[in-house]
This record gives sequence, structure tokens and C-alpha cells, in this order.
Amino acid sequence: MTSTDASPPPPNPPLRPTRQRRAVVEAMASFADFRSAQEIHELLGQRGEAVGLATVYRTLQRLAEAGEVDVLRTEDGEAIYRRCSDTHHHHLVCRACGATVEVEGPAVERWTRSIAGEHGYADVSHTLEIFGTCAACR
Amino acid sequence: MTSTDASPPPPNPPLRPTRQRRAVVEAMASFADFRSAQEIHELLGQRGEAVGLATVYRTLQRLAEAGEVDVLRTEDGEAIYRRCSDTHHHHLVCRACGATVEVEGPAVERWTRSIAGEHGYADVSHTLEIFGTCAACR
DNA sequence: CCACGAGTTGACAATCGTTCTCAATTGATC
DNA sequence: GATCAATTGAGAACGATTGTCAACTCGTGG
Ligand SMILES: [Zn+2]
Ligand SMILES: [Zn+2]
Ligand SMILES: [Zn+2]
Ligand SMILES: [Zn+2]
Repeated sequence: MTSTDASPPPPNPPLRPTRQRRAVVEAMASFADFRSAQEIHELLGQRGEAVGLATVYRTLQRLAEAGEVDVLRTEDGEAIYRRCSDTHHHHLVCRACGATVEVEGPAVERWTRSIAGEHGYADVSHTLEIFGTCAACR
Repeated sequence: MTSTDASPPPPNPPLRPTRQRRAVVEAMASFADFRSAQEIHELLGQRGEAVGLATVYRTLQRLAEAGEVDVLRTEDGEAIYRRCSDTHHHHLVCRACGATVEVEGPAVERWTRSIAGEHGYADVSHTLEIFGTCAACR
């Protein structure tokens, strides 16, 4: 090619390390259960690291896209977040206190893929969450 | 017991077969993918069986509680409904057209229960949905 | 056939989580 | 320090869902 070699490299705008961004990440590291954006926003306020609510929402979205945090939906549709390991896993959540355990299951991964394949579905992905009452809450 | 045998049976108010209720149930039988309350409300209007939006929401909730329909949450938190068989099952949904297949997996049921047990969780329940692109959409 | 009471309905207001707007700030670079 | 795009935050705007409440409707009994 001569001059029309304009390559279309994904112009992902570079993220910048701001006080707010740092504060949210640190806050996410301070608890192990799933929390709503509003709760996290409040927690930041208490910590003296006030961050605008809109920014909390934006940052949480970024982190979720980046796979830094996992997102779940409460029964009434509210999004709740939790910092998580970067490998694929699922959650075992206590209905009473929210205590969460990350769990893995190769068999399940295999099963979903095969059942989808049998029905002619491709590009398979899935969501799986387990709920129960933990020992401490009984 | 003599007189203090006042049993506390949940006084579930008896449901009444109204035109609206029937209309919603029939509408739910007319499609096989997941739809939002608003879409169902609109569908009813087109069918000449107009039903108030609030009533559609209320009816859908009742049906969901009764296990007559399954509820899912879109990625942005909107509730979507689908009439389903009454036995426990999961869904294989096409991301493009919404085509849905009900699937069962005894192995998965067993796995979730045992993994929860291993971690000391009781009263186990779970949610599992599989997404992919169906043959027709490829 | 009519009165009666609890269940229902629907138009509309009110919630509430989340996103949008946009002027002011800030971080990186030269 | 000048420059410019990325970022922020206060508040408005949105959109799905729920609450309100007077009018309505289905049994039931008289
Ligand atoms: Zn996780
Ligand atoms: Zn998985
Ligand atoms: Zn189903
Ligand atoms: Zn199951």
C-alpha cells in the first residue's frame, strides 16, 4: 500500500490515574460482598475521599468492562459490584449477609458449551450464581 | 387444643378471572421469547385487548410468583418475561433474535447443591442462563 | 333481581437507580 | 507555563417500576 494505509487502531482513550479513580479502587478492596454504586459512593464519603456519584457510576462501569469487578443484579434490578479475581468464576452468595465465595466448575463450563452447541448456538457465554444461607447466618 | 388453636394460615386473597388477566395470559402464550412488560402492554393494545400498564405489571408479577412465567433481567436491568413450563429449567437465549430454548441439567443441579454444601451454605437456589447466537442468526 | 364487600383496574403521580449535560478542573506533554 | 484531551461533579433528565385512590366488577346471599 502507498498512502491509503490508514490503519484503524482502536483509539481507546488512555485512562488517567486520578484521585477519584484511586479512591474507588481502594474502596472496592475494602469489602468482600456485593455493593451498589450508591453504597460505594456513601462509603467513599465516610472515608473522607468524597467522589461524585456520577463519577462512581462511570468508574464502576470502566472497572466492570476491564473485568476488574463483577456485576450482579439484585432481584429488583439494581446493579451491585464486587472486586474479583480476573479468571472466570461464579458466586456463592449468602442471602442474609451477602458473604460471597468465588467458585469454579469446569464441568459446568463444559456442559453449557456442549448443550448450546447441540442446539446450534455459537459464541456461548453464561451467567450462574448460587444463593444460600451461610453457616454464620443460621 | 381447646380455643387458642388459631392457626395462622396465609390469607392469600383469592384471584379473580378478569378480562385483563385472561388477556395477559393469552398474550404470553402468543410468543416464545422474553419480552418486557411494556412490550407486552403494547402487544395487548394492538390485539384490541387494551390493558392498563400498571395492571400488566401487576399481573406479570402474580404470574411470576405463581411460577407461570419466568423473569430475566436484561443487561441494563430491565425485567423481561416468558411463559414457561412449570418444572425447574434454564434458558439458552440467542443474543441476536432472542430465540429461547428451555434446557435441563441434572448434573448442574447436583453440582450447585454440593458446592454450596461444601462451603456450609444451606437453602440453596441458583440462576443460570446461557447466551449465544442461534443458527438462524449466523 | 338487587344490594354488598372484597378484589381489580387504570390514569396519573411519585420513586429511584442510572445516565446525560456542560462548564470548570486536572494530568500529561512539550 | 502553555496546551489540550480526559475527567469531574452538580444538577437536570430519563425510564422502568411502583404507589395512589376513586371508579368498577365479580361472586355471594338475600
Ligand atoms: Zn466474581
Ligand atoms: Zn462459568
Ligand atoms: Zn423458563
Ligand atoms: Zn437449575
